[in-house]
Amino acid sequence: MEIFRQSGGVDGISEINSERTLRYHHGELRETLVRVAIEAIEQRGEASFTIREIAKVAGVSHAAAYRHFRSKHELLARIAEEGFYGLQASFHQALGENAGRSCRARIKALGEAYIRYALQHPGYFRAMFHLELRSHSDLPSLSGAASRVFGTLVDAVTEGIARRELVRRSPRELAMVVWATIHGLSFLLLDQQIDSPPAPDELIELAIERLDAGLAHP
Amino acid sequence: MEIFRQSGGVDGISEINSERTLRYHHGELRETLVRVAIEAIEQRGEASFTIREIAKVAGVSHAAAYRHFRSKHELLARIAEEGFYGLQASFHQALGENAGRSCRARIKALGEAYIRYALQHPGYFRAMFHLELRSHSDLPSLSGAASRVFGTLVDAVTEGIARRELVRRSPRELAMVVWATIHGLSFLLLDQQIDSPPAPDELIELAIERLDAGLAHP
DNA sequence: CACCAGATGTGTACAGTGGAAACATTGAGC
DNA sequence: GCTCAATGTTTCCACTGTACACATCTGGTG
Repeated sequence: MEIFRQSGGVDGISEINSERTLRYHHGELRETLVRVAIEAIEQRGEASFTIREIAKVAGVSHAAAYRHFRSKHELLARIAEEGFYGLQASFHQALGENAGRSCRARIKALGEAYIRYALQHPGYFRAMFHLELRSHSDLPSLSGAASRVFGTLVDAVTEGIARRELVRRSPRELAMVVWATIHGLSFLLLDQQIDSPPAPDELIELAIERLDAGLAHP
Repeated sequence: MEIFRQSGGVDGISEINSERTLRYHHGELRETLVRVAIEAIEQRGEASFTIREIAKVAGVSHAAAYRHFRSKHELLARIAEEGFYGLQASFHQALGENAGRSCRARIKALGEAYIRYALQHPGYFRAMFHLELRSHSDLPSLSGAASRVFGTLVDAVTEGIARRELVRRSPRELAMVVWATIHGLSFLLLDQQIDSPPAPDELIELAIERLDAGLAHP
């Protein structure tokens, strides 16, 4: 426990309340709570933060959080939703930068974008795939955001099959294979479940190369 | 809450204490706690069980669990360790059944064994990759068991490269790519993070087929 | 067989958790 | 300038993991 320090924010998560000193209303508590929660997830590599902790870091009583989120679960879901929007943006950027190129090249770009997003935004990424969020599909906007991201991948694969660049297989299933590969690598890298990790870049490149070779039309 | 019923074990986890009725010493409490915890993980799809719950199901006071495990964390670690032994056994069986065949066939068999193990033993599998266990490497026997499993895969890949069946790449890194693929698919299937899931068998077959194609020596 | 020590189980206590409810303070629009 | 909904605080509750003192059993020794 006691990961966060209140006074000064020497290490770990910085004290939020520094310049605004003692106003009753925070002003942007909702965004602050989200940000602090993400930082907490990134620090401990898990969505096991505490409402009371992040409220304290935000300089506010723990009950104040419940004015903005009905539950801890909903806070997590909001973070996950934002995360899917961010991933979608990364996907679109990757597609834009590879607009004129082959479908295979674009799918490779999507794969790289996925893994890099996971490594650069581990807090969002962990929230997105936190187990409890999936099971209850009580947040339609969340599952909608997730479906849209996956849809982008399915579209790219579908076009690749139509253009005879990829093997003739069910587009959805082939997209799932792509997703599984990049998803698995993302988590293995994030969790450092690798004894002596080689340079991540090198491993990512190899994985994408092999994935591409496996998808290619023979 | 209240997943478990005490009386009769109508649904959910069955009451453990049925025939031994009221002995002060349980006799095999350690094994019982492990088993109940695994069932709990399987039911809710997460390692969020409660010591007090599983103790109650085992017919014992919650403090009794601490005679056998120093903490909840250690209980989880023991389950994970057993899980890695089980996976190792599955690997060896898969290799035995494909003894005379090509390296590629054997690696495919390992991949299938991995995914099937995850689906058939979700409790063990979730415990094995529960985040908190990885970070603290305080249980050497656990990380040893995990390393041995991965070593089996690395060996198979190494031999495949030597025999010119697989692309010339770093064996460890190539093994990680294999692992990432089957690991990712396992979790996507387990978490049902798939809107309208196709027949799992079909998807597994496709994934292994594409993985194999991507690894093959050109 | 009697006994006793260590293993195993029980009851109770404590700080920390998510959440609800009642009350306090604020600032934006009339 | 007043008011009232939005936002914050206090306090409370049931529940959690874990520690500790005490109770009970069981296997080995005299």
